Amino acid sequence: MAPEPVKSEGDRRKAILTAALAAFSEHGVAGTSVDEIRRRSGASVGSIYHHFASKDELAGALYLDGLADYQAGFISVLASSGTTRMGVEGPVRHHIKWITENPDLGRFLLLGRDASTVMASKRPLRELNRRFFGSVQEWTRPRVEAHELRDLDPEVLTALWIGPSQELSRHWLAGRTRIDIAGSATVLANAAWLSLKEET
Amino acid sequence: MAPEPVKSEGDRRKAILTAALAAFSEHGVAGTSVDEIRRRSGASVGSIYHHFASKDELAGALYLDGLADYQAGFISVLASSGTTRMGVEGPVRHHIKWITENPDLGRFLLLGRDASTVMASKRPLRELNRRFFGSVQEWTRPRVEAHELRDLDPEVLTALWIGPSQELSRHWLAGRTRIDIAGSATVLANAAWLSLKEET
Amino acid sequence: MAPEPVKSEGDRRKAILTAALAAFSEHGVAGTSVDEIRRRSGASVGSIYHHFASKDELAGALYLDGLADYQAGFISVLASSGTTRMGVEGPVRHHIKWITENPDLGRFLLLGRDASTVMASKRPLRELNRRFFGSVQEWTRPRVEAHELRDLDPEVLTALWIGPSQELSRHWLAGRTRIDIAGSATVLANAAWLSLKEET
Amino acid sequence: MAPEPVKSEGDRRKAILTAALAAFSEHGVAGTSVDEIRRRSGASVGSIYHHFASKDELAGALYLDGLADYQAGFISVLASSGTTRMGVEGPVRHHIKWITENPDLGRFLLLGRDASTVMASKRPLRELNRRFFGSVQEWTRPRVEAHELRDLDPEVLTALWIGPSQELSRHWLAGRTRIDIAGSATVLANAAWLSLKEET
DNA sequence: GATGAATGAGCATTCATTCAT
DNA sequence: CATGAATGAATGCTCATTCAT
Repeated sequence: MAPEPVKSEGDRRKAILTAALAAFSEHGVAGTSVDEIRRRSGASVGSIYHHFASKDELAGALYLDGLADYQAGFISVLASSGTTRMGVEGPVRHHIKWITENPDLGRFLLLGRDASTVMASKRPLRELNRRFFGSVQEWTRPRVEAHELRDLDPEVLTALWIGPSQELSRHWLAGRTRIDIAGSATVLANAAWLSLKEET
Repeated sequence: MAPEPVKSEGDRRKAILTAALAAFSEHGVAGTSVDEIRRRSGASVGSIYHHFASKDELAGALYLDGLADYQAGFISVLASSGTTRMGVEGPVRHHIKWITENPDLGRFLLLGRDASTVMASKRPLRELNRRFFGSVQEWTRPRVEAHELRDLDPEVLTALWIGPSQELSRHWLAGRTRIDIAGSATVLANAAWLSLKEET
Repeated sequence: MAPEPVKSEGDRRKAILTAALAAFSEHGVAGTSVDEIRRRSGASVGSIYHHFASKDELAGALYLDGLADYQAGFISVLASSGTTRMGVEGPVRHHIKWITENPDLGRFLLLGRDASTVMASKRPLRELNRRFFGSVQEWTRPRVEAHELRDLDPEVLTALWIGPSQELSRHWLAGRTRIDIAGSATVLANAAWLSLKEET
Repeated sequence: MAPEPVKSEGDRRKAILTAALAAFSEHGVAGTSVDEIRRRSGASVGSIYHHFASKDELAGALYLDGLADYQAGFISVLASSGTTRMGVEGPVRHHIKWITENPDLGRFLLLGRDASTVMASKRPLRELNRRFFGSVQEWTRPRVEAHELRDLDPEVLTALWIGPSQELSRHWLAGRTRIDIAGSATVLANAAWLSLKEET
């Protein structure tokens, strides 16, 4: 006999996280009331506060997990790239793919200032970003020294790399475009390579 | 008789707008209370409501004026460009310049979702954007047809054009970078050209 | 014609204070909800918060004013006493009289820990008490030196002086006694004199 | 086999009582959450509710036990007094001693209105007080009739007897004095005698 | 006996907006 | 035009208590 579909102990917590993400994605953290999370998740206010100390902590947990997932995928693609060009283009495709597969998380991370404001000073976030940018630079530096990539300030390099994808994603996530961003991945990836590669 | 050095009638209104912009820039529209605008502007609540029907209308006025100013500069630079390359690079420089000269407006327009959300359906905004993108396309289309610029979806083209500048601006406006964005204008402008020009 | 009973501008504030005092007297500060103050005063929540920054500030205002009134009467009686004995007995009578005339304030000041806890560190309260005990000691010290009063630690002296009245008042205010405290004033005043006077 | 050093069955209950007393002493009953008792005692919420029907019942148990202990000591000292004077002075010393030895209980019984309010109508408390005052009057009445003590209303007599000690104790328990109340016991005891003894 | 997840009423406070003066 | 008192719905959060395991 199949085992009972036990309401495993993490269920409530998961339901709350899911409901909160959907709501935050739609109205932002500030625009979402705890009561709406209660309605969407089926949990009681008390239960929400049993699992999370505050609405902001809940938002923080979602933000951190979402960002970690995005960055892990980015680094993984980067690390497994055969050539430098593939290392530049792969993450761009990953960016677009991740956005289309996680539109709620995408909206939460990219739209609105809530997230970054709320988390701005949080230790774990800084650590996460530190590692991410460290890993990225570990990959780029030798390639800059080998004259495969242009010698740019890391922040400028990042902006050229995913800025266009970011911009297009924002519009798509905000529903301000009817374009198929997946179909634009190749163009964006290619343009990234044109912007970053050392001109010969 | 010399005219009284009247505190010209628009003064109060101007003070309110200025105070509101500063506040919106810091905490977003949702995060700013009318009371804070009162405190910062020195006007009374009643006076604020005498000049503006609601907080959102006030935000809308600022948003529209700010955007119009930005776009006007953009178009002006574009129109006066001698070559296609200059027409691509000029607006990038203008973008960076405008951001550094109007950081509060920049934060209000770029950071946070409030603005776009609040304004999303407002008629004047749609009209403004319609004209802006119309003007831009009026400039690009013939150059695409002349094979000077790549034949891209307008939204993708825009993303490649100012996406990197936008991305860097966001970081700068959020105070998350110590980079000198003005010094990066040339690199960004050049990269825009590399991304948009028809490869030969 | 009699002037219109104008709803003078301080009316609302006064109504809130009165309603709050009655409620605090019955259930203590912690036991009184802002909503109850709203109900009793006829003011809206918003109005209450327009006049007082918080429930505690409201409580503080009442506490300070009440204490000031009590102490002013105490000092006034003390100052106008002909003999040392009258100076000892007068304030005792004043204490009883004040309690019977201001039972709500009395309950608020004497019963419950809220008040003292809430106010413990407030500057104005410390100042008020400093002056009060200063004035009292200014009166007692020379009489101690003249061997009319016993040389006791000021705190012990105060305890002997009004401790019994305080104790009886508490019971009366709490409704735990059917005794007529006004009728006990003479005994209490006399006992105070017996306790404080220098034995010959 | 030696019996397991079982954590004796009353341990949890005792831990809860101790933790609750400390908390009540600091913040009052109303100001103490069951969660704080949980934190301090190491017990779970469920366990607390297994041992006590409610927070108020827990407070009641502490109140009753504390009061019974105080009164038992009072009566015991009274009963074993050789002379009437010793019978008046002994309980005063006992009062001070008990307070210094049981400051948490003292704060719980004397400060705050919670206790008396919560318990006001509880049968066992009334019974306890009835017996206590009965015993006290059993001791005083014959001495009043023998003209050793003044003929006062029992409530006034009690107020004169321990009012000053009570007053000083309150201040000491609230931390509002740096005085050594133990050192004042003799003065207070002596003053009680002066106030109660029949003047000759 | 013990645990801790869940409940939902209740609370202090904020805030956009209205309106009499 | 300006002022600020007044309104009341909405919000984030707390807390005593219950109950399945």
